[in-house]
Amino acid sequence: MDSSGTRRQNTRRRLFEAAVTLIAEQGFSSTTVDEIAERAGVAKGTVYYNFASKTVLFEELLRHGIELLTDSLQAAADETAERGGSRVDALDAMIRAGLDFITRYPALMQLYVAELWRTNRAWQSTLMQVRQKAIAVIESVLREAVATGELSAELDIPLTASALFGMVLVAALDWQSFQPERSIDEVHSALSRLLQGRVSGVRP
Amino acid sequence: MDSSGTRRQNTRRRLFEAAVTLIAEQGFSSTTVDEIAERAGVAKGTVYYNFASKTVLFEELLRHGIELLTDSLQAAADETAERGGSRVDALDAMIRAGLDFITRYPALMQLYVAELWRTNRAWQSTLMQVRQKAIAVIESVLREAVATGELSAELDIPLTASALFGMVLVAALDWQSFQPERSIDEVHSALSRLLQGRVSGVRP
DNA sequence: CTTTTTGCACTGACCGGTCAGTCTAAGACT
DNA sequence: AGTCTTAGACTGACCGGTCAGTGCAAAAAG
Repeated sequence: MDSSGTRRQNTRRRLFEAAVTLIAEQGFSSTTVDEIAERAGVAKGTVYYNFASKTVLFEELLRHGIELLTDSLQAAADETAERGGSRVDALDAMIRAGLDFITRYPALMQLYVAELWRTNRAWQSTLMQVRQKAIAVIESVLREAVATGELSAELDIPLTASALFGMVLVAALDWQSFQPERSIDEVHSALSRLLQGRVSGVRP
Repeated sequence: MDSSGTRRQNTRRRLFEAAVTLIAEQGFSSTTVDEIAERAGVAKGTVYYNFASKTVLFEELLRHGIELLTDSLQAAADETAERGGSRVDALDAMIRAGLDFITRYPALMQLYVAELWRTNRAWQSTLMQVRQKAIAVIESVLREAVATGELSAELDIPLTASALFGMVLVAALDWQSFQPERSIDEVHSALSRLLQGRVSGVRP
């Protein structure tokens, strides 16, 4: 059977899964270690056997989770490039990838937004690194698009990247929370339209 | 400053001010009532004389705060209309108003984002009402713009409204936290450009 | 005189973290 | 084979501290 190495890995994974939903629902401080342990089906001591503290558990969770997002955005951009799509197509593909990601891991993104702009918290620097990695993927696509002349050279790359990220994030979270009856295609096309300026009355 | 209003109103205001920054920094659960009272320069008993509980204090704070935002967005839209501007101009003015608001009350918006998409929390319904009021202001401008033909009839109004709101919110919070050296005009014009589709290489 | 605020001691539930001990499977020794 | 040892993973009762909320008498404000 699975030897000790795998067993531990498995326990850690279950603790992550338990923690991410609980913390997304209730916030870090009002989620108790007992709750996390219970939902993961392990004893409280096991949490501390696997992680130095509640905070460390949370930090590792964040790091692991956002790595998944970054990889997924990067993959979307790369695939578009391989298919010979434009850089604007790549942005569109990344919007889609972002929406897919939030559909799969809603709790993770929920918790990310809830913590990102707080100050004086232990995991502040972890979050900043993590944010920078995600935004950097968007920025590099924007930069390429400006280089190839697809987008205006006037573009403020860092600001636009963070605005795009925010637009997708909030729209997706709102979609999940308040209009879950919409399809992902509806959300995607609303965002695409916004991005491509068709909002401003240019009829197709 | 003015000591307008009754004595009681004054202490309530000071409690709001103390609570909003503390909770934005630390979150609701890890902010103690003693801290709030101390920062407001008031005895702990006074907190409970004025508010039924910590939760109620927070709820009233949210309600009061977002009312300010809604009023400010509405005012921006109305002023544009009075000046005879288009509905797209009104959207632009609302973006500006949103940025101004976040500049003035960063903690409030910080805390709003942190709590909005949580579930199972006492103030969930308060937040939903509050969100609906703010989004409704944007939606009504979008609706008018569609009616006058300024914007495409294909526009998905609720989704676009929440995407716009999110775009401004996240861009502004990122601006404050990570790029405070930028001027409000830079942020504003980056967002305007995004909205008016000039991202896609179309020069004005 | 009424409303509001103060100061402060107190309670009881709750929670992060600890620790001595249990379980199990894989050797090691006889 | 049977018995003993070791190491890693896990357990849960327990401890010490924290904090929302209470109670109340006395002072301040209006």
